[in-house]
Amino acid sequence: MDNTQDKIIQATIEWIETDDYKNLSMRKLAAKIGMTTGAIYKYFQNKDELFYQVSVKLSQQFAEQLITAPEQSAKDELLSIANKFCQLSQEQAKLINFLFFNSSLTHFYQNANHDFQFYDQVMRLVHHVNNDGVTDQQFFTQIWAFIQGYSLLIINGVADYDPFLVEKTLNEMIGGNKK
Amino acid sequence: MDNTQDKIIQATIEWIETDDYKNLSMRKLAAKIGMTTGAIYKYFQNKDELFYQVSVKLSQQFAEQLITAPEQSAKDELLSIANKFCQLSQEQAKLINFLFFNSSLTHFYQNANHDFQFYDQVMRLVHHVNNDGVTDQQFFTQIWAFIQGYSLLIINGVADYDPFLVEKTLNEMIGGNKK
DNA sequence: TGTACATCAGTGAACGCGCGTTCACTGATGTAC
DNA sequence: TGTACATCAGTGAACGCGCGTTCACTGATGTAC
Repeated sequence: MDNTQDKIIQATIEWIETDDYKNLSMRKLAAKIGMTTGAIYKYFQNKDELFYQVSVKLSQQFAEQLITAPEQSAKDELLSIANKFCQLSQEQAKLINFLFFNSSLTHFYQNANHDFQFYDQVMRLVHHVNNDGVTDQQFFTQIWAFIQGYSLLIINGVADYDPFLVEKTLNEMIGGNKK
Repeated sequence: MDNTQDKIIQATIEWIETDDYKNLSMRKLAAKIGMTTGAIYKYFQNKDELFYQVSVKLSQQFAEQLITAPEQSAKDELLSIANKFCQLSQEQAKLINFLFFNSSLTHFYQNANHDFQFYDQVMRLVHHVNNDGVTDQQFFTQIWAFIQGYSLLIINGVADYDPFLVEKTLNEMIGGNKK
């Protein structure tokens, strides 16, 4: 239907994939599409709203890539999600950086339940895997901290994605939890 | 000796402690000190250099707080550092955010050996604690990812600092490593 | 004790820049009669 | 088939803003004679 709106969002995503999202101005974006700045404001109230819409769109695509068929055990599923997250941090560093470490991070957590379905998914798996000793929230924090921190190291080029390390860590956390 | 230079650095630190460092302009900084912008440029070539000097200063203070007397075992020392790091993430969120997650992050890692002594310290402890199964670098990445990720959750107010969680995680990682 | 001069920390106005956002407008397209 | 009009996506110049940085200058202080 509204093709231009999609075109603007798509162009923003393409920019974010290759350049730093911080360098993207409305003028540059308009030029990339072959439009003028005024046109963008016909479709988005302001820059923040555009970026928010882009976040929602990206998080949908993101969730689609992460959430697999639930034929496996909860533990395997959790491991699979963690691995894909880290792998994407390597392959799509700029994009993950925007989605998880941009300025609207707080916003992300506040709206996690509404806009970012995969947060829920991870929480559910955590609940299944967690056996005793800690609350679900603690266990979630523990796992999420590692994944997020590892992702950050990968994004910044300090570490490379290593499936072995992810598996080892999750095994230790889950195993330790089961003792 | 050069009191003004210190005053500028100190004022910058005070700003960072309370406000977001991204909102600090040379004008605001000058006004805070009761000077004009030109004066600052008598002491620092540009804003980047000022921020770098501030990083160095902060990382020194930071290292002093983290590195304790090495009477304890390497494992206890590592645990102590991890705990203090996370505690500081709670108490001095803005400051830690600046020091570890600002735009010169890459710079930080590149210069870790020269300017940020505590990186070395952690690496040394990791070497002592690591027994088998993984390389020191892998083990370091594993621990560092968790600490950094947990710190980020604390800074963003998503999680609270919980010493139990830090100890549990490190025990699992070290324990798993020793099997 | 008094005068001339050098030094140099700090001034403050100005430069040019890129930004987000606005708004009177244009001109192509579709509809009504 | 032709004319009048409404709609509305997109234009592009302009607004005001805050930024990093520069530089000719001021004026207090210390030194030389």
